[in-house]
Amino acid sequence: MGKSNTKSKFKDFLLTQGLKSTNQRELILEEFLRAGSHLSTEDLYLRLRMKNPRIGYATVHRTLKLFAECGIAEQRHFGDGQARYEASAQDEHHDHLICISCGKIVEFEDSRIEELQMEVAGEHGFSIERHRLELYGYCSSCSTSI
Amino acid sequence: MGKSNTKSKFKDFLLTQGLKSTNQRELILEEFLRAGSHLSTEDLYLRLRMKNPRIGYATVHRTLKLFAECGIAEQRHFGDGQARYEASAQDEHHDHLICISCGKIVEFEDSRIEELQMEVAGEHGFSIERHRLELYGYCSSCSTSI
DNA sequence: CGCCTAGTTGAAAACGGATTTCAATTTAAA
DNA sequence: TTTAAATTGAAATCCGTTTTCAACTAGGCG
Repeated sequence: MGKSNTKSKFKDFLLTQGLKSTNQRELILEEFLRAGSHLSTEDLYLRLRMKNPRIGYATVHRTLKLFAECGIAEQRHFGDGQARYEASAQDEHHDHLICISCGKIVEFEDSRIEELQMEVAGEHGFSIERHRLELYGYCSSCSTSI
Repeated sequence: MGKSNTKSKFKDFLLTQGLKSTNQRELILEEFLRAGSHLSTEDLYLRLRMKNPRIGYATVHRTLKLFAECGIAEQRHFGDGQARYEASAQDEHHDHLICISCGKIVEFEDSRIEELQMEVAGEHGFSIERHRLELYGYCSSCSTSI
């Protein structure tokens, strides 16, 4: 999904929900799209503060929740106790490789794994709505430098 | 691993670490083994309080951390903001199916998925230390009752 | 046994990220 | 405009986790 497309999707969402379009929400969405994925609320807040001190943490927090409701962002947890947000892929799901040395996060997708997940779930009588797969280890830079 | 085996493993751990064997630690381990897996600190604390009011939350918390250090328990997070602990399987890893309606948690293991994970990680230059796979959906009872 | 020292305990305080409160402000419909 | 409803941000609150600290053991030693 292109950036302008995402912006109009958000505007539509605000309209249909009877919410208002504000300068802060626009700034936060722009910075969110510019900044790349896997930012914590704090990360995004600090980036915004540098450019525009008139934005509060609470607003960033609430706006990220709106993004998630609207479907343009997803909340993630990688075990460090902080929520992170990433821009939603339009249709396909992906999982994560996380380097436990440098913190680098790589996305991947493997339909063979997804199929096996459905199979296993079916064996246990579950119908799956969503899943989480995270692989923790050392990226190439970190494993060679040991 | 049998329960008495687990208990002696914990005693050994305490000895080798220069820690002391106390009544509280014994009670907590017994209740932990009796109670089944996926308990939060709070869960275990409440169960212990019913039988013996002279046990503090802090002690339960610290003892569960000892279990994890010692290798007889593992900490898990299933997205409800609470840490949960489960007794460690002696050698094999397992993953989880979680019912988003009733909260039921089922364990499973699939070596085909594990193999594919290693393959995908290798393609990205990662060497994997551990992983987390959770499938969220509706168990058979909950999906039929809709 | 009783002493002694290091480890342990539990109530309460501190912590840290997430969330809410509320008075002042802004949006946008009438 | 005027006005009602939504939004904002600083500060307060929430809630699970973790630490503090004075009182209390465990267990080694004489």
